[in-house]
Amino acid sequence: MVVYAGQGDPRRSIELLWRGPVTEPRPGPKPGLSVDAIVDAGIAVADEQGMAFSMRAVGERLGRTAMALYTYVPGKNELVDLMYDRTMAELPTSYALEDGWRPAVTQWASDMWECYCRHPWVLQVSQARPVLGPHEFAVTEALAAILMSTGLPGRELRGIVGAINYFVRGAAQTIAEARAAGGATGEADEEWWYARSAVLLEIEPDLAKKFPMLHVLENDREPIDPSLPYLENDALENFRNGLRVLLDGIEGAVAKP
Amino acid sequence: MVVYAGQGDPRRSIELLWRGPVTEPRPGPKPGLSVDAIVDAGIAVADEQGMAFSMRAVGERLGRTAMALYTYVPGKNELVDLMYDRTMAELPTSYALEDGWRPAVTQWASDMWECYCRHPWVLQVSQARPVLGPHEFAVTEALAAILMSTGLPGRELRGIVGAINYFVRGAAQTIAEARAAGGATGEADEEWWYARSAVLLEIEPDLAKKFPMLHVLENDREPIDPSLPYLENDALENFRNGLRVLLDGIEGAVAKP
DNA sequence: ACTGATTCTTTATGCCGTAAAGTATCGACC
DNA sequence: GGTCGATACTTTACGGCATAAAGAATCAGT
Repeated sequence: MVVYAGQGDPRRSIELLWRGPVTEPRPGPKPGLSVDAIVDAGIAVADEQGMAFSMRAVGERLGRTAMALYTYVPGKNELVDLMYDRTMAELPTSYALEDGWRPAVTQWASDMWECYCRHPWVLQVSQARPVLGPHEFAVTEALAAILMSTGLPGRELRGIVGAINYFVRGAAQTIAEARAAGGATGEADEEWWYARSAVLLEIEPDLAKKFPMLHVLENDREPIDPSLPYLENDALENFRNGLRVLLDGIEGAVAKP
Repeated sequence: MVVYAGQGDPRRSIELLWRGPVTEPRPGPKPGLSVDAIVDAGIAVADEQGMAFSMRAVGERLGRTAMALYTYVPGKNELVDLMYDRTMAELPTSYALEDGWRPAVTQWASDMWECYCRHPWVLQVSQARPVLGPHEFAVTEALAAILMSTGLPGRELRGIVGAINYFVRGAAQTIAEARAAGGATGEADEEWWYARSAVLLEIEPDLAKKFPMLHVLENDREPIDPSLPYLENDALENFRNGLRVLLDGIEGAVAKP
């Protein structure tokens, strides 16, 4: 499932995101649930089952039917938006700049990466139509604040903010989704790769000759840290190297006139 | 829907991807369809409806029922894999290096970006468990070949290849999915933004004060090219700027020891 | 005690992917 | 030339999904 932000009534969605529910005393039975409780349950379920979680599952976790949720939340899309923004609230809203922008950006990226790894389903929320919630704003504001300290103009920084965001999301996806997929099918990542590469080599024995550069790329390796799973190790190394290159590029832009 | 590569029998999937069906004369009625025809139809439908296309829709386009497809393809996941790899076949498999690696990478990125924009659903195929088809390999081989010419070692290039990939995917998503969402709901992107930002400013009037850096970031703009839709213009500028920074970073790595 | 708003459940609708079973069509062999 | 078994495709059916619609239970204000 791909989730596009708030396809329903924009006012209702944005009010939910920014104000939360205003609860005055009203006639009728006391609410047994709350938007917050539902969002929390939704996150818990999505952490376990991925973005394909069902309204039934969320309801069940709260001891209700799926339909009970619709009293508090207009639909699944809006719930996902709320879950997304709540997740962003886990992240710091500002970073120390004493040692300069570079370690601050690095820290921002690491925090983000870890958050994505805790909640892989977040990576499935469309970037195209942002959720526009307060915490998403805050997270981006934090990055923007760091980068502003470079003195680069805003129109240049937009592309850079994008690049950092894309990079972290992409890097997190390679590992976070792999973990999620492993969890869903019960097939660990290592096994998945093992099964596939064996068949691939059997069917296409001269793979290395057909794609020589890829072969070099894949096989130029340092000794592997055995404390980490193979793929995770790989992903972390690529994350660090890629981020370093990206930051070098920013440094170049800062140094230039 | 998120699609993880080939959850079924790995051998069957990989054979379909690499060999195509081996058709010897057999008893029974002549096949009226083919894997190729189904993949083409699938791509056409997905281009229109996004990743949430249905097997029924693909079948209908071919004048068959959904179940007829299962004669040729084990399931929807495998079909998506085939569609993905076929889409990658649209891209060049090598790039001229006469002017150096930088214009070549730029061209690769542009081709990729355009391909993603033609087929936005491709961005929903998980990167974590690659499809492992011949054309996906070829596309990555093309990028690896360009970057090898920098002389950088493979273990450094892995992170760089990743970073470029993530960047292009991310940048393409901001615009491609926006278009797709607009198409699906019939609500153009401009209108979507207009409706949302109006409500947002109404509910949170001092947004600019709460997120001052974002405000600067968003409002430091050159005069806008009126021949392009606003968002598209923005996305293209960010793509160019971001890619430039990334390539500068690679240049730095090349220049170093 | 009654009214009307509110919470939550029940039921039902229309999608989805696909399993299972049935029908029609063909090649190969007797 | 008739039969057998494999193949292509359709029909039907199942369980799952989001959610619309209607009903039951609960409470505040009159």
